[in-house]
Amino acid sequence: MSTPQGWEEIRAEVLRRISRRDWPPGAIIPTEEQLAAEFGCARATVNRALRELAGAGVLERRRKAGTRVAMYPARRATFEIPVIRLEVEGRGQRHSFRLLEQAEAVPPLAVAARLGLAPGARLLEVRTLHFADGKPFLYEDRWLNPAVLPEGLPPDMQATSLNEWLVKTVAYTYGDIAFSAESATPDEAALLGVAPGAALFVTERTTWAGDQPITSVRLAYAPGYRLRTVV
Amino acid sequence: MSTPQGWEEIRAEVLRRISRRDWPPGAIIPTEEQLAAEFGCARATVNRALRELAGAGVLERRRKAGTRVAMYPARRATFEIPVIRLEVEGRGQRHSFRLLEQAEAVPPLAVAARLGLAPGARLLEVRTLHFADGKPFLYEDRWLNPAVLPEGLPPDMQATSLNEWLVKTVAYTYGDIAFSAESATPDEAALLGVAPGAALFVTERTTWAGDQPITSVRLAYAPGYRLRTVV
DNA sequence: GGGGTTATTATGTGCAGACATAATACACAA
DNA sequence: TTGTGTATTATGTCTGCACATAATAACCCC
Repeated sequence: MSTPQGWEEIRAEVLRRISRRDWPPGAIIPTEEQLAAEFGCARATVNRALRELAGAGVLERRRKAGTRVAMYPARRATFEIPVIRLEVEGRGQRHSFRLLEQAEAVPPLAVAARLGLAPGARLLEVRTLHFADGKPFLYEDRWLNPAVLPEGLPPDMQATSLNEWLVKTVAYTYGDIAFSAESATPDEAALLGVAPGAALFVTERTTWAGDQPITSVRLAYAPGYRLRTVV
Repeated sequence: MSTPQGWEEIRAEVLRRISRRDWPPGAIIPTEEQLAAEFGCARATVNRALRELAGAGVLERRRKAGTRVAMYPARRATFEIPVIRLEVEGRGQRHSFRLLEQAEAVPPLAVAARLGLAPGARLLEVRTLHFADGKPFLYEDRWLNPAVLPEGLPPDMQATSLNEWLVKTVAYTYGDIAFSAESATPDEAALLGVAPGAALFVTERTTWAGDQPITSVRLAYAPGYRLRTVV
């Protein structure tokens, strides 16, 4: 490459210099202005490239102090939070689900705490079993804040999964996610058709719209599930 | 809010209109030019805000076609890929590790395939057990391409974990990651001090520098581990 | 020499204008 | 009707400039 053109090529060139250890971890790299002069482009173009790399965790930038290679240039990876139906269909399988329970109840303390609600507040619990090609795929246990449902639940809970309806109806502005591995309880094992104690991939998500809690959900995937992404 | 100022406020305002369903999923939103006129700012500022939202999966943009709210505005979440020592210390615990094995060998077919190497190519296998406050934390099984180690392995494998040394020495340009839950094999159970069959959180990473494979590693975390992030 | 104020500096963001690019819509011809 | 070429349009990116902001460095005064 002669001189990089466009912010993507500049990003690639900077990354190359880092992996060649021209700029080792911790080193300060030239200022935007210097790089712009070297590459023969505007400072804004260099800024765009360096900003992306800082967002990926490769660089650390501070005003006045300059830009340095991160001491541990570990990258940030991103993954999608899919709608369950699309996740199943994306594997080339047919999605279906069965509504197990739908009832108003007082949630466990952990759920109330995660949502920032007073203990004893009543929520709506919806438990659903999802299938891929008719075989159990994941068990969804969802606690829902009724206050965010002005028109109540969707008209036809048998046709559209709550998961999908929520995503399209109540956009959230903030959420947290945790992944873990758990041993299947006897109940979960029976639902998913596996041996008790089997290793299940579990994701727990809690979402808010502004400062109002929407829902806290626990998804337990049948064994064999893998969450993939690239860096 | 009167009129948003700065790209972050514009991003917030657009997100607000989406969650208020002024712009429901699938709807086309005004062009950058129209929004710039409405907000009284330059098109570049609107572009920055909309680009960020597209990166988060909330909007979908296509030239000429315009910008629309994603049909399933499921967000993209990002998480860090930490150095193991920092991950342990970040929990307020003391990190240590024990080198279990370090030997040249022919890797299993799955590993060779992941790295894109001919079956039968010899790699370096390094197995390490990491501890948090002296208790087993995770079991690391790493296959390493010797070709990327011009000066060989780090001088004292007992002092710096290979994980950390690699991150600081061989920057990668591409990688893929998979998370899953697996039942502990008898060997893993013994190493981690848990019952055989316990649910382990497993991450598998493979990384390349350019088109040259660097390493493929499998990390099996002791029960209780949670990978967290926010959206 | 120490402490607080001021100047300097690199990044962060903004603006207006320009051209590139991709994808659509339309007109026209076979 | 069907296919093809062309005009249109919204986004993608770049330039050059400006000012804001944060953090460091320098200075001055006591």
